[in-house]
Amino acid sequence: MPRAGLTPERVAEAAADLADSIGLENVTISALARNFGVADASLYSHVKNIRDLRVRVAFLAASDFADRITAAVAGRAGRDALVAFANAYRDFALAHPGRYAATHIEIAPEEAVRSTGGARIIGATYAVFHAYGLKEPDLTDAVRLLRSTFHGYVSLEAIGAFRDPREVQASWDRGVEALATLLENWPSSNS
Amino acid sequence: MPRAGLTPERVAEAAADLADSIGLENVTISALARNFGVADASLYSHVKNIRDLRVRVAFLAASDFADRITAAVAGRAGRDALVAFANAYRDFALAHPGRYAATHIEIAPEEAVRSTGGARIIGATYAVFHAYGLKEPDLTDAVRLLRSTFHGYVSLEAIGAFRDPREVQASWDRGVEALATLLENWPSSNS
DNA sequence: CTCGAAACCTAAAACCATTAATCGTTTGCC
DNA sequence: GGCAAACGATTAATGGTTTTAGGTTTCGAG
Repeated sequence: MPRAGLTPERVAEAAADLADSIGLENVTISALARNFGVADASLYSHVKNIRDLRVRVAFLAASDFADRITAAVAGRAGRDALVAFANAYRDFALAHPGRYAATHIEIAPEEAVRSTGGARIIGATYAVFHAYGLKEPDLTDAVRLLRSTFHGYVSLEAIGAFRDPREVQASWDRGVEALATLLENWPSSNS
Repeated sequence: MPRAGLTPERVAEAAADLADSIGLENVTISALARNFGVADASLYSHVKNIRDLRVRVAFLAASDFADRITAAVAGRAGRDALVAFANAYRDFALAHPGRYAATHIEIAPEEAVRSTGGARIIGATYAVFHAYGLKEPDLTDAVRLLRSTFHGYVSLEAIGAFRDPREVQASWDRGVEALATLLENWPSSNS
């Protein structure tokens, strides 16, 4: 019987693809094993348990996500960079719902440092925001606000929460514009 | 053998409480049955299946949520109402994580009409926003933006995504203020 | 070729969702 | 008050999932 050639990396990648097509919560050890044509227990040679598998998917997804975002904002600055960042964010989340969901599982700080993807995303985010001349703590406040908006928007959109006939794409574009304007006129803390 | 006195309502309520304490995804038929001291199968007299149970929790939670929000904004207007809305939103989500999560499970529009909670929340939201004099489609765009921000913020906070030492409460307060300012200066569509 | 590590397997225990068949308990009604 | 139907709950059984333990096969380096 030929071997499937599994490795932790290939298992995580397959799990990520599966998550994008059937949803992260439906990615089971069994489903993944079926995918590879191996017995369920075989996967335990490569991942510790289902939680470990999900964390691996999260790290992989964060790295992919960071790639897209850094590519999108490269060579751009100011509002231009912000719009590119926002659209890259939403495009990734809608194109890779399973991977995107994985980037939002709860991970302890000690565990999170094993991945560079998260730090790269944060770095790219602060880089975009630095152009707006915000100083701490305003910078962190603004980053949190916009990050929340992006995350909330794509999450709600993904579950079909926007039922008004108004086009979601148009709403998004206007929202991003409004946020850019908000950043340009950020009410600083000592005012 | 004495009866446990189960009803669909009591089952859903217990499920909601359980969800708040152990997380919605860990609310299983088995765990709930254990809670009541009955056999797993007994619950099937009251709920169709696990999905039905979650939908019931979602409806119950939406109703509770709507109560809190309408109470918070009652008698307030303008920025005052918006701040009250925002804080009621966050307080509920942090105090009732399981119920809050239930309000964001995917529910088909046909099914959603069986609950009035969702509509009441939307009504309260639009009421708060009307004070800002926005006309469609700006109104819907603004509602979507702020709803996304609130949802994103509490979701990220709940999974521990804000790791900067900056106090989350302070960030939130500043963010809500910034959003209020944004609403007052909303860049209208034909400008 | 061989031998050791890596890859994969079978078996089994434990938990969860669901259905079917059954049986005691209420309840409404004469 | 008594009885039949509806109800509330039970046991039993099926099938899927996670995980551990231990055994066997394959592959590549020496």
